[in-house]
Amino acid sequence: MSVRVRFAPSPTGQVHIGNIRAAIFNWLFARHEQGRFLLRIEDTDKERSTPEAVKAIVDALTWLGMNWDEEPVYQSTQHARHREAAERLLSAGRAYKEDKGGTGQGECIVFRMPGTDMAFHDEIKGDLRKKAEDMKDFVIVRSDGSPVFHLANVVDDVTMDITHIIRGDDHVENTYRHVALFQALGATVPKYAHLPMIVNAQGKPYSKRDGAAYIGDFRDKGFDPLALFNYLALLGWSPGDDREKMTREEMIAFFTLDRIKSGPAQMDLRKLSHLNGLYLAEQPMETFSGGVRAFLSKLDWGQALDETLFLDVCRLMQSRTPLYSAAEVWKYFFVELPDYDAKAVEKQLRKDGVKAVLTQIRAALAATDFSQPALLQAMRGVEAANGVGEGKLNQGLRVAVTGTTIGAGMIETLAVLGRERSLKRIDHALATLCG
RNA sequence: GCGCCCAUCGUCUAUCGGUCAGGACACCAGGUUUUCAUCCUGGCGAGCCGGGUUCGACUCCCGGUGGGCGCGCCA
Repeated sequence: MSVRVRFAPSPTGQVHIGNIRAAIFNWLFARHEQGRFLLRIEDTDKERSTPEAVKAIVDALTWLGMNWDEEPVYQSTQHARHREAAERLLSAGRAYKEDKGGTGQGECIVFRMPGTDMAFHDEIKGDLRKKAEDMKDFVIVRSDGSPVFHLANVVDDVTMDITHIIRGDDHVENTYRHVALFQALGATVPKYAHLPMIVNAQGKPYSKRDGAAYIGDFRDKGFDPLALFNYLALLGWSPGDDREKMTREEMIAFFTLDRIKSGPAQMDLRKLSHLNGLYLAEQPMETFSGGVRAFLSKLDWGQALDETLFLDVCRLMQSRTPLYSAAEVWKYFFVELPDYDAKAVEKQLRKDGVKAVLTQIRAALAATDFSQPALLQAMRGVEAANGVGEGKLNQGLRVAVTGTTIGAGMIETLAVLGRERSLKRIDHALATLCG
């Protein structure tokens, strides 16, 4: 029988990074096995389920490039099947009615556990077992007639012919209940694979308090979906050799359940950023500039940028941009005068002698056509005249022209900035910033 | 409390009894037009502890410690 797996989120808010990772593993497994990847929306909780949340799930999967192979199943449309299953269990004596008092009122339906020790094989954790006395009967239908998660989940997996259930570690204990339910329903028990959790620095489940936790956060921060997908795939799984940056095809080719680790993994935003930078650096200019533009358009100075200048800046900065959002420091290319960093000004421009040298630089640059070779030659001339090493004068000039001590190569930056703005900024620095 | 699970550099990981325990991020040093947010080179850095099994354990077994999860008419 061919592989059929599913991603079954409940649409109650934003899509958590841990859930998306489960989706990625399911998707990768389905593609590797040439099976089917299905989507099921577990919207039985009427109070908390929203259409917006469904859209967020669909958007997240689409953004990350994960397609599903059949029409999504909405759990809320499966009530008849849930009820029917409960009735069958009742008449087979595998479930009974009881008024447990407490929250609900009236009788609910309770599933009777087998009363024997149980065991199942987990594709990641190996053989797992539990003693009969550690497993209690549990409610499958509430007194108001609505099915509880366990029943709905299992019945839907049966009707969808799911062969492998790949889900979070937090479900291992539920698995005994689910296995018992599959058996009582006369269905084939699927194979299970429980993924280790993504945790924070304290070892607790990773949450919004630990930084970006929803996939929308990553999109907003300027991450590339291919990079995020790659990074998440590496959390708990590895291809077996040293490769990390992989194409989708490589990941699919190497993905097997036995290569998934069983211990929890901690999210490392710095490593993700680095990987993201690698992806951005190799993007076609159209993709890169498009990503940056989408981000900059949210900033007050980033809306109606000169297209030629914008593309020049993109070419200059692409290789050193780890995130689209890092382009916020490009501001000095596009505004009248840069924001001058106080510490940089203090260190580079206030010192004795800077004014005189900067005046020489201004004159030398002004005499060129602002082509890179000419700019370089001009700087070399000033350096020689002052008896200082090559590049030694760059930082003062950089602060005068960009307001900061970091950026791309000085000569390239001057060329992109152009004659008019470069000279104007040097004049401004000479008049108001130098000591 | 009871049950289950997990445990290699700070972090993500490789290793499936014999390796100088490898790679990546981060960090440090040097280089790249004395910028770094790119890139290159080098460096620092790990088998939780205690017992076994074995000629030989990170790897297998037992115990401990630490951490996580579960024990709902939540999902």
